[in-house]
Amino acid sequence: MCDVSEIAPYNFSVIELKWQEFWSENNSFATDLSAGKQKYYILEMFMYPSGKVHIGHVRNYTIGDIIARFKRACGYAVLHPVGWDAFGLPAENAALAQHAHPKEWTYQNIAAMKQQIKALGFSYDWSREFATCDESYYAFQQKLFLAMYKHGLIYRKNSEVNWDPVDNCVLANEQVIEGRGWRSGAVVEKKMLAQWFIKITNFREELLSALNDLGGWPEKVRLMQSNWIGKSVGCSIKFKSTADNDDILVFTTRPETLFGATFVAISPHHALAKKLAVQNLVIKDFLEEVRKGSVSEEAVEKQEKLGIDTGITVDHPFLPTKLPVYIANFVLNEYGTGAIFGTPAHDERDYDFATKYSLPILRVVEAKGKVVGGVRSSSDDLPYVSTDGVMVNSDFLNGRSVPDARAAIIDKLCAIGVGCREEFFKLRDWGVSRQRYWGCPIPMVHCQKCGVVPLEENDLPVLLPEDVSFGKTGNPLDHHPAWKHTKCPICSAAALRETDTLDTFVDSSWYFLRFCVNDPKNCDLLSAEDIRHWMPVDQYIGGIEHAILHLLYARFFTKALSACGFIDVHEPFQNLFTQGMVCSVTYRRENGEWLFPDQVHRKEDGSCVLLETQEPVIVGRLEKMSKSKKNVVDPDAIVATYGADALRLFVVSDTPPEKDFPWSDEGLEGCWRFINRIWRLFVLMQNCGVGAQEGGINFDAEQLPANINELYKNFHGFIKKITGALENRHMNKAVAFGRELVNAIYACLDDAKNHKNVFSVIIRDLIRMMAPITPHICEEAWQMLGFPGLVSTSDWPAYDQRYLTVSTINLPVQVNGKLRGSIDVDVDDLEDIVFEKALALPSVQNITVGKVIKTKIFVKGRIVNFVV
RNA sequence: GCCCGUGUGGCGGAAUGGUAGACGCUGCAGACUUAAAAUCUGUUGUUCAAAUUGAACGUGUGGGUUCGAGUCCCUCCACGGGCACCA
Repeated sequence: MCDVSEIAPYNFSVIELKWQEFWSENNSFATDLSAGKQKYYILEMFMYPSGKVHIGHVRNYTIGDIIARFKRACGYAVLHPVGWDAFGLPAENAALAQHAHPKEWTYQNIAAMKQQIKALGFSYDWSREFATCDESYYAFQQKLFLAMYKHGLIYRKNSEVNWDPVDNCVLANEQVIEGRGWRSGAVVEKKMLAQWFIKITNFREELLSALNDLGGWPEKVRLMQSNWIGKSVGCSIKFKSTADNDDILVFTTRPETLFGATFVAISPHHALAKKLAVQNLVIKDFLEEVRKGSVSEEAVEKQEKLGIDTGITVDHPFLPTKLPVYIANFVLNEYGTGAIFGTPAHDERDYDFATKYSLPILRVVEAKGKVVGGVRSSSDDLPYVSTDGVMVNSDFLNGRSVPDARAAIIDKLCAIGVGCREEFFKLRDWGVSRQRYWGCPIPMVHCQKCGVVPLEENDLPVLLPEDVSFGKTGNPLDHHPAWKHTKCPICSAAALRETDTLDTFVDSSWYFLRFCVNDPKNCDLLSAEDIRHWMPVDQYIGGIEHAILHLLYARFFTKALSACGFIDVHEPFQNLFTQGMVCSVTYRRENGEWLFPDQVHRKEDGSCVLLETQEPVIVGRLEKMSKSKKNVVDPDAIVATYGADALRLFVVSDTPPEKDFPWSDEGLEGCWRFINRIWRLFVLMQNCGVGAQEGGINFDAEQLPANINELYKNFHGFIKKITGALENRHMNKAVAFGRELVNAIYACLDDAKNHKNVFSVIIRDLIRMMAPITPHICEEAWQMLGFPGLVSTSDWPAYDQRYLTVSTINLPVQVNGKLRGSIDVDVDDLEDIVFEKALALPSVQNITVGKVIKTKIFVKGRIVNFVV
């Protein structure tokens, strides 16, 4: 046995590079197309080529790679591809700032990031790599677009759009977060523009109901999507106008409160409001004022309720009452029918409005148990919005429960032809036009004579021109002198190309299908056979921030492309895993300026000061790493100092992968120590002759001395535990168990020489089990100890159930449910023997002596409990 | 406001209703060393104690179910996330 201190430290830089090159040259992770194996498609959300890999990527892709390597070892045919979500605004911004062409900038970034990714040793099939800005990719996307157009899933309309004044660009509803652009953060404005829309709403019912079958998705994400689709079931009711033919159709989810209606309100964008404004200057002024106020989404949210009485009245369907009609700023035109009936007693908004304009408030739902002799003076629980109650003041509904009354009144309204059951959704069609250069051109033409005309398939692809100039506001494609001039596919007259490009979320809505293509050069771009073979993605991994946007669009696209006959898949992602963010502490000056960690000095008492000036520093909570908060770490620097394995190990250690990961330099150091610890172990083992043995590894497990026998049994237990942990994606536990196993081996180190065969098995399988997490060092050790082939392509170890069964155990003994000691017993010992032993414990006797034991509980293998 | 999630040592976190704190980080002590680093060993929930053998307390709060609760049920609190004038 040589001295540990004589072992040179692990030379990761040479060894990691060696294996990365080996894997690459030998195509070690090419997709396994052999028949007879079960397929496993694992995909991490692909990367935007910003130019630099950040630590969040590293965590995401490490989690994915561990699963890919684990599944491969378990005998699955794994598809683990990599690609680039490469269109988008930053490329154009860079073009402006650095005078680089977006294309050049993007491909350079991809090249740079590829280097970084390769240095981390991920087991990708690089042969399937592509970028969404590759001509072959977006050309096919144009085909898909035309097919969807022919299926009536795409249309153009004038619409009020979310306009980002900083990016000079339209945003989808999903891209507006708290009234601000998701990328620029600018307050979003409203603007009218002719836009291309994709009819995602055609699939709203399916998108909603299919969520129930997505058992492999986090409940949270399903719920968020469900809320976003926002189905409400209710009833539309026609209110007859007392004057003209200006009947008003309202939508409500609470039709049973109809007898409490005291007014009707319509949206300022309602057709009737616009009609009235023509004749009535006061109304016109009001509408203008309201519109001014609603420039930004943000303002709308904080707005005070405003309304104007139109002078029109409508008939109550069941009562002789006439209800005034208001135009009110809180009524949304895009939802329901753009009109409501106001029930102030049972709706907060209606209550505010009625209070402000002194409209009557009429209670029709009484909380249960509050109706005493019909007398009631207090109205302090108004507005009463709960549906838990009894109907009052409501004619034929009186005395019924809310659900009862609802069914009854819908029946009645339908019967008399005034209303009908109806459903409304929050989900809107997806606006995909972007007034930008660096995106997929929309394959449409505007002809003076024929109108908007789709291109023929053989006119495709519409390629982006490269000679564009940036700098002018607006769309560079529009400024291009020649590009947009073309001929109409129908009449051949001069016509103009559509200069809008597609939202980049379109690009990422089908890329997972493109990865399935086994031989993109020789076959149609979406071979039905390949898709059928690989889809759906068995495990998709990405950030929770895509819970709505990307994941909803991708689900929709899959359904839409199925409807168009391209594929036959209904949900793209069988299992979804959303990993947490990598976070780190933040430091700020009192004036709010962010500080780098190395500008800050932590004093003995724990408080922090700025090194330069000694002024106090505010230590913030852990926040997602971001450049602006100055709390980022650079993956390259870490790989250079500690190696890829240490980093991979660290990002899955300790914290469960779905939770936010608190970065700490000490933790990273700890992982580096562990890497060296196993390296020393491997070297020591090699020195002891452990490894592949001539004539195979043979030993009689029955003949081992007690401590080695113990180690060998534990070893089987660890195989079981580590396998289970990885199957359930509990990488943190797999790492912990791996460390325990290493500790257990170290404890028996002196016996290695005399039990080469046992240790060979244990070390061999330790290497196999560590390999998904720290592949480079394991590959090196595998080779060093003479095992055949690559550990990366070797099988996952199996445990032997025989070694997991134990004959004696240490059984806890409780008195009154409180632990008092433990006894060593035979697993099969009978109750009486166990009780006898347990009662003999002094700590038990101290309590039980002189007392009557009321109950004795014995759960085999678990517990003894005496109740006195 | 509505919906969802989470609360366990100094920290990240373990724990099929059955010995709470595995594993790691930090800290402390020791060995080796001229010294340091590295490495190795021990120790590290709190309080009390005759301090070597012990006891009490302890998983956000208060209650409940159970022989037994971090785990199941109810209440409240705190934090995080999503939605938000959606009728």
